[in-house]
Amino acid sequence: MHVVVVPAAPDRVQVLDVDDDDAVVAKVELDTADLPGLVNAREAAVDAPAPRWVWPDTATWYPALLAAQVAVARCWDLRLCHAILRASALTARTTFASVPPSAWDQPRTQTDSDRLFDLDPPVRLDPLEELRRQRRALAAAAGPGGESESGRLGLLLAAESAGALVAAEMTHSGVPWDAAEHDRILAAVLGKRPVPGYRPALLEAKLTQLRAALGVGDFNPDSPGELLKALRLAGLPATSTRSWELREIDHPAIAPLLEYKKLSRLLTANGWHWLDTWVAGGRFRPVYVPGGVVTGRWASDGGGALQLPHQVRGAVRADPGWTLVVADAAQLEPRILAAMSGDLAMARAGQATDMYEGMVAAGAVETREQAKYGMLGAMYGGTQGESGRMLPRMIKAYPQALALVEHAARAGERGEVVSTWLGRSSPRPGDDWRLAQSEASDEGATGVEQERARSLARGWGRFTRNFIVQGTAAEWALCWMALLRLRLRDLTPGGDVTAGPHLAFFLHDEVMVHTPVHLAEQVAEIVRECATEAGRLLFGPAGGGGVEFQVSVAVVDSYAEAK
DNA sequence: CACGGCTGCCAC
DNA sequence: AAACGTGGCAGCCGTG
Repeated sequence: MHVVVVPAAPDRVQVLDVDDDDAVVAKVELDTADLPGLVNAREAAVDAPAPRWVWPDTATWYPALLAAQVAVARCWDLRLCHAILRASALTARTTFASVPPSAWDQPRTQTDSDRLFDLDPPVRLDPLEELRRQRRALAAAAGPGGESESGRLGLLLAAESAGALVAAEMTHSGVPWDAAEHDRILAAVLGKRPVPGYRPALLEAKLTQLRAALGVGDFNPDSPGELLKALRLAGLPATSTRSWELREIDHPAIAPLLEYKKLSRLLTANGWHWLDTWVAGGRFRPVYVPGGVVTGRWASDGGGALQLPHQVRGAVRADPGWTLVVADAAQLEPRILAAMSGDLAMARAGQATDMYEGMVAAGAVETREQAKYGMLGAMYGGTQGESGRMLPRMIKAYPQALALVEHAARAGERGEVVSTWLGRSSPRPGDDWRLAQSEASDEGATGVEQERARSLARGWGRFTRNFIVQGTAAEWALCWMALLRLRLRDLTPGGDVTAGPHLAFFLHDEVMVHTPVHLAEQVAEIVRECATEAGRLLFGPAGGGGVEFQVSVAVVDSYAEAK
């Protein structure tokens, strides 16, 4: 049963039961404040299957339910699903794709919940009508040969919506964060917390050392321009202030400079200011943005959840009596490529615990490093260095897999759309790109224009090449989390997600579960089972030629101990 | 003074 | 090993 939540008036909401034929079979209206009670009752009902809650936006509706200790099993996030269905090549021939943009195409903003009725003109979203449109589009989903693709696209919509639930629940739960430990980490490398406006002692000392080694006194090391001038004044052949370039220069000032940069980065990105801003009550609560990346990966909005440096991961500590189960999908993208291309030789390597070692064992390459850079090059479109050197061997050993990414690259170079395994499609290149291509094909085009157009085309080809693999990996990760979330719910009585084992953090191919200690081994096993199950969900019982989606699982008190 | 582009570095 | 995919974010710096 689908249950549609319709904003009816300020502080009022309608709840509609909708059957499989899109007919409304029951309808109630109530104060929004009473919604958690109703949702809780419907979720707890033992005589009826759990509803799928249909709402315009999980990020708008779900946090209030969670705050009232009400969790739902399933939802349909209309805004996220709308975005997928509008762009997917599988629905390109439906009216859903061709009608002009509407309010459903607007990106969500943080103030949506406040402004939905305050906008001028007021925006009235009709979730029931939108659900009907989306179901029609989904039913009409078809591949290039006209074959129905409702199954895989439906899986994508379900996974995307489950991801939205996970994201809201993780923001609600937060990452267990030991602020005192974070302060100790900072003090150990930077010195004690300084008064505002001053550098910490060890950072200042490093700067003094740098100035002495350069013999240049008065410059701001945080200004790339001033720093470069100082380096050149001291006779260093630097052309930029990038660390990887500076590392090549042999000069006594380089070591203290690199150390200064490292410390300065820690201070500005994850120092005391970050701690004050983002950690409260022993929890780090980043805002996740499901579907925020074109490929389907999540983005984040504030807190830098996608770039939590290893330096501070020691501050992520389980509560007393609890522990962390940290799981990482091993060589996820290469395994995804093997499964989606149907390349049986690569799939065989993908049965190994370490896929790169599997490639070495099969004789495709000599070392694990060669396998790794060869695969990265294949998926990113690398042409230089080790990646470029490995390319012929990759093509020879895994022709079918390499043909798939090569095909995606060529399509991108022509400005065409490519799609992931479940049917999320890439955006089209922008107007600038198209203009550059058409100008370069004009008769009077200069060599410079043609080279620029070719360069842009190759760049877009690298994007589409990577899109199909990164995007399908994101789909696998969504399925992994969606399955895991439902299994963890079974271990937690009631609607309070933090009362039992729960997802606490997610990063592309890695999940963290915060769990009571006595359930840790059970959770670890569930995490492994869900990884296998996610592979079957996407690629069928045979799992894309037998690829095994291996995960490394660590049960640790601190995130720093994982991996 | 606000804002956006740029640089550089963090994560996967 | 090299500068090849996706992002976020802090600070600098020029512009209006």
